Amino acid sequence: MSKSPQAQTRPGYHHGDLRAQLIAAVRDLVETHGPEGFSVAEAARRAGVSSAAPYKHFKDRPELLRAVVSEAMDRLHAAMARGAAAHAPGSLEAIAAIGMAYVDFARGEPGVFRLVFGLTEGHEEDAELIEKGESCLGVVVQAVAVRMGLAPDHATVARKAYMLWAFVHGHSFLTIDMKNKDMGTDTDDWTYLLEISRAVLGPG
Amino acid sequence: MSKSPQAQTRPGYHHGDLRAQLIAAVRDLVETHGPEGFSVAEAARRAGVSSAAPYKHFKDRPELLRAVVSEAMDRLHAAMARGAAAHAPGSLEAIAAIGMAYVDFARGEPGVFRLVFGLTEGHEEDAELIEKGESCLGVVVQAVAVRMGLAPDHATVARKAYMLWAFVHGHSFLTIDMKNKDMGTDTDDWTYLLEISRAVLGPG
DNA sequence: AGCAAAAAGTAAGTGCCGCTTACACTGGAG
DNA sequence: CTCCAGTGTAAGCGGCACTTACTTTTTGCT
Repeated sequence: MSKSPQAQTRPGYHHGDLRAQLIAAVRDLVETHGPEGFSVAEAARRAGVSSAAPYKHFKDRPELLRAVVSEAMDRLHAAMARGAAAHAPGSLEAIAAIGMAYVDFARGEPGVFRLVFGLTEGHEEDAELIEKGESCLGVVVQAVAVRMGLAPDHATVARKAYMLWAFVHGHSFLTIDMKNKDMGTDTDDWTYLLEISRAVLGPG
Repeated sequence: MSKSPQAQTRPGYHHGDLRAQLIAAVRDLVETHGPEGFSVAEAARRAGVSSAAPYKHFKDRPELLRAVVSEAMDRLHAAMARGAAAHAPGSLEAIAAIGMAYVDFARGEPGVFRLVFGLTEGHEEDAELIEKGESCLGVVVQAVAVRMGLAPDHATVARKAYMLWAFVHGHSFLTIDMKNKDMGTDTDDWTYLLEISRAVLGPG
């Protein structure tokens, strides 16, 4: 029995794997108190360390947030890929499923979703995050390319994929913004996604 | 010659119309330093008053931001209505012009645009803001209803209008997020908007 | 094994911010 | 003229981001 309450998986260095614990704490805080109502100090408190400890792992607050965003984008990308793989390649259902994964992510963790986009805490200059964003778009592009029987770098493919992405992106934000409003069930999402895919790509 | 540097238009009460000056200062700050890099204290400094003065006009920071958002939504609504009025009612061009006004607003003042949406500083519980948001959507609904020859409260009209709004909303965010990227000219916007309108509503 | 250095933590301090309290001025109504 | 509501200030509280100086633990070199 270790006497420290942390030290989950890592037998690592000194106390526990603080870096991972901080990221987890931030995720939780952002989800419960919103992206604004979070502080490095509170995250440190939750991890059971002093308020200066986080700065051994992250240069400053934006860097910590960027780490959370990076991890979130990995999960988003994985979810989108899973959605695509669950249906016949190039089918409308596959494309709608990619969008559904996106919307599900936003509904499931709206705070983190807002953090990934929304904020301008400097992650538009982070090459790694930009690459991950393009990688997510790539899932859509790939599916559209298959459906249209064109190369993924074809201009029309990029155009259609962007239009689908913009709709899904906007729909995700509107969904988490008006949580109290009428429209918002999962099945509504699905019919929207099928309809927009059909409208943009033509029937199948 | 008044010795105080403020007191622009109002000979009003005591010093100047501080309320309006604060809103203007916040708009400027949000635009130049981003929605996060703004403070009530700095806004007060710009208006030439003490850091406690704003609290005579606004209960707290969120209320000040909500005032900025409210004013911004008025301008957004006016711009959308202007866009609609500039073309034949029910034309694809009218509908695209509404979307164009939306995107133009986002491009023109991305900081304020992010403030209006994005943030959760409590304005999802503000009845006035909710009403103004619905009023903006109403412009789209009205135009779609005219085009489809249906009543504005018809379910299909609401559905199509929502789909168009979601696209425009997402496109606006993506546009201001990747300011460095390739796609982003005004004419690109216009062709996108015409294409999505045609895809959703059918050719005309 | 032994030890120097690096990694990972703490305590305390600085300056800014949000917000409150107590007080001062100003202008208009009675 | 006086009082008072409206509008401003000064000063202070607690919290946060971040730094500096210091301690402790892990690691890697010989």
